[in-house]
Amino acid sequence: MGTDIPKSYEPRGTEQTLYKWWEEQGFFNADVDSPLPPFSMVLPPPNVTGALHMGHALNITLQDILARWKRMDGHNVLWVPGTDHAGIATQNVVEKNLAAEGKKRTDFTREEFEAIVWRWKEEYEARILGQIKQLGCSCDWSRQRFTMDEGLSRAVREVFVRLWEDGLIYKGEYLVNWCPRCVTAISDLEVEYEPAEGKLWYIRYPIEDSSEFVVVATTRPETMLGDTAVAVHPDDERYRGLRGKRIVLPLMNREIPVIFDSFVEREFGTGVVKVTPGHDPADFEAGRRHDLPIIRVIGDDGTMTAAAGPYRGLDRYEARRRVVADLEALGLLEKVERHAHNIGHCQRCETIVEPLVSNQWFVRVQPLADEAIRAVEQGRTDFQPKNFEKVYFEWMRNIHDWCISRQLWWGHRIPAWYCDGCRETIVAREAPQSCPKCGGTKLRQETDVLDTWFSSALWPFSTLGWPDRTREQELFYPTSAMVTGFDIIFFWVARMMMMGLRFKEDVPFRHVFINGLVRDAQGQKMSKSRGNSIDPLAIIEEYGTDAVRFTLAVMAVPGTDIPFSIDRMAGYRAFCNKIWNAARFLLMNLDSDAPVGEAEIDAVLAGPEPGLHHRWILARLSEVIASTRRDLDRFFVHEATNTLYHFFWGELCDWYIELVKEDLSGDDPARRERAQKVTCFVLETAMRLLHPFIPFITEEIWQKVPHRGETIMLRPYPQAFPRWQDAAVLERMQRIQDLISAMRTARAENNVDPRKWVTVYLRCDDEARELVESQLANLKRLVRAHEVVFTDRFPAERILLQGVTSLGEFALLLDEVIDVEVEKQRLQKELQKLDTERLSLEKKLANEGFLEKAPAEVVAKARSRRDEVEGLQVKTREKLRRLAP
RNA sequence: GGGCGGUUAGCUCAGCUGGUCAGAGCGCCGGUCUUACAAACCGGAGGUCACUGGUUCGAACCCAGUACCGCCCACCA
Repeated sequence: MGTDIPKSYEPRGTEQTLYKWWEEQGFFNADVDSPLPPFSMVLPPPNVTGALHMGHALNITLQDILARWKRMDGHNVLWVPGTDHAGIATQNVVEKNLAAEGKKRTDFTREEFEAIVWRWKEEYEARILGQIKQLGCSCDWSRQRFTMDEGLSRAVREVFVRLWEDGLIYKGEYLVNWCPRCVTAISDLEVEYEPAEGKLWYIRYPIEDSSEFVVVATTRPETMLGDTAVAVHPDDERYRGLRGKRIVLPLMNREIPVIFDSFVEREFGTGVVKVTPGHDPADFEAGRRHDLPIIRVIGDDGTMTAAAGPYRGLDRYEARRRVVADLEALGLLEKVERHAHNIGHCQRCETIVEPLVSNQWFVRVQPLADEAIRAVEQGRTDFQPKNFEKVYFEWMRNIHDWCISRQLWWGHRIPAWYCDGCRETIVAREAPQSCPKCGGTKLRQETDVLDTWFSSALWPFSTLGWPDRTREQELFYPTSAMVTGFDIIFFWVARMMMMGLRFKEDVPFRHVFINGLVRDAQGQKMSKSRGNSIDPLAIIEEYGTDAVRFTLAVMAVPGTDIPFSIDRMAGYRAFCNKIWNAARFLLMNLDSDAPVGEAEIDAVLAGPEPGLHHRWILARLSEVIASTRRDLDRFFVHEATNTLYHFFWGELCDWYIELVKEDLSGDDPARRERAQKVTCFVLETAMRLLHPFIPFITEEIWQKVPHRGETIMLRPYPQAFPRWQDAAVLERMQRIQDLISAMRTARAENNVDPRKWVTVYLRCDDEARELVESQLANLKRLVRAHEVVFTDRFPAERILLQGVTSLGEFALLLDEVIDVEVEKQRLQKELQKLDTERLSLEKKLANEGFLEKAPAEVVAKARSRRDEVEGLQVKTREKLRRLAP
């Protein structure tokens, strides 16, 4: 068996074939009639804007690891895939695309434009789904959803209407963040603040009926055209005289009052601020407190409105220049200072956001947030890492109402109608035929659409058929886990919590696993403009999906960013190849097609001469299984991955396979058969253990290993074998390894040709001798010795390389003279190491506090190690002395 | 202005409950095509675990402070 296996693993082709087979066989699909305990997740739906990036690859890999693990471990796994219409983002990319053809959105009717976006959606969704599949994602494609499909749109309307009926949605004129380029309102979260070097203009505002003036400081002189007051702090002694005074607003020659309000920071500027309720959030609030009129001087497109008088029609920044120039001409500009501040930009197009008063729809979130806070406080949902709960609480406790209306064409149209007759607003699940108030039939639907996150917030239950009652919801809600990035905790996680608790009366997920951002190898954020972004598909093409997945998994420390390095990934591709070749070797040495189960291994272990290396690898396998499960349970995917890597390569390949060669190539059929059973069992188990992480190569190999069942995907995830764990076996094996390593080091350090054969002399006690004899052939092969002689007295020749290990003393007899100085140096170095260790142990053991307070076990360990080191020291010194030049 | 995270080998990063935890990958040095694998094997060099105190028998790990770096939130216009 196995002789026809190629020497290196070729992921291309195999991956597609396997995936197609898995999918066609329905292995990914959940079964609502299954008696197994459910495990469910919803895939964070990628936007249909473009292509998958490394962040998606990470996120999907982590989820797939959980899904495959749970599925193998006896759960009825539902993992719902889908895509997000991503309102503003998608509209923008489509518009950009049109612009390349010299067209604008407004060249089309709304319906025509929507049709264009739908076509885009179909194309990009298909592309994205293909990419998700290339990652090996085992989600249930029969339940794939889209945030704007029929069912989800119904869920959106249902939620909207119910929130409206409960008074949690309202519409009104408020100050919102406005993107003049997207020409829509956006939420607070969609504004990104960037530090900028600005200016602070000091402007003289004349006091009415006097020649005096007050000086206000502002970073936005153009908004003065909309000022409706000037404010000072009520306790500010400097401006007591302003009480009852009125101000003449320059350029507009409008009379405005002076208000006294503690929102003014006395230290800022002159302590007098202009108040523009139409264009500043703080001023808007102040305006409400003082009943100030609101004047909007900047329009939806970022140009000045009629209210800006002579500046009408100018772009807001051109208006700024003109206002400043005019003020200067009038002698009203006192001074200009440099001023660093933060400027808000549109998350989607980076245009500077304009705060302005506008008629919009809002969700009153406080009551929803209270529930969402309580649920996490009660531990009904927890975060990994835990500290993200703090971030969540902080935001939830200071939450502001959520502006949900967008002046876009792509999205869920708000289910509200206005009656032309009586101006009534009708909110309904379906289009009303007539006005319930006046009976009028001239109804116009609201043209605004909803914030894209409104529908995302419903994703954990809308995808399960809500608002209908479904078996899926009974079984799979709340979902078991949500894996997502910290960048969307507020946008998404928080809102899913609120909506889930409100409409399903339970949290949407039990655990939130936060993954970091994928950065480049230098830790820089990946971005197109930096030119450092890596296309996951391109590297999958080159390195194979398993290598990419393994790299992401091993680096995925929860909540921590990942510096993705191609070099490192090349290392993990090598690991895949290593697995391939280990399997190739073991398969080449199998004679039987019969699967090997635990019972057969028990029989081997109970039989004559089970072999230390067999017992050792089985003990280690069991330990590794237990630790992998522990790590997966707490979402320490990186630890699990790392453990498996070192077990497979460092122990299974580097030692066990080397040791088992002797069994397999020898002429003892019973021994060969025992080895075949163990290797077959270990290989088959290791493939199952590794499958969630690297699904393709493990399935490919597993199919070649004698096995039961159809696919590795649906075989049980390995359970530890406590009865095979044996500390004594591990220790004995460790001593053999130490001895072999020491002899190899002695050879290498003395530049002994690796091809040269030597004679090994060993001076050790009977127990050690028995141990060595049980591994004699292996030892000979691994250190290139044609003979091992047990003796009390080493030969006197000057061509000995000597050493001391916990197993005993060894000497290697060469057939040529060695450089005594080199050997001396080597032994001296060894002695140095021992001296250091001895010293620290002695110090510890001389410490009464340690003897009294440390656990007896720790003390005993230190003692026995001290004795051991002492013995090694004495013997090493002796050897050094004998080596005298 | 608040809050969070980081500082460990040349580079990028792991290190769980304080006690062989000084680790990985890549890079570097020396040597091997030893019939699973040169995408490999065998060896080696390299670190005051940012700094200062503290707790402890014992600290990379816990506590306090400092210095840098990064991120998030926030209505100083």
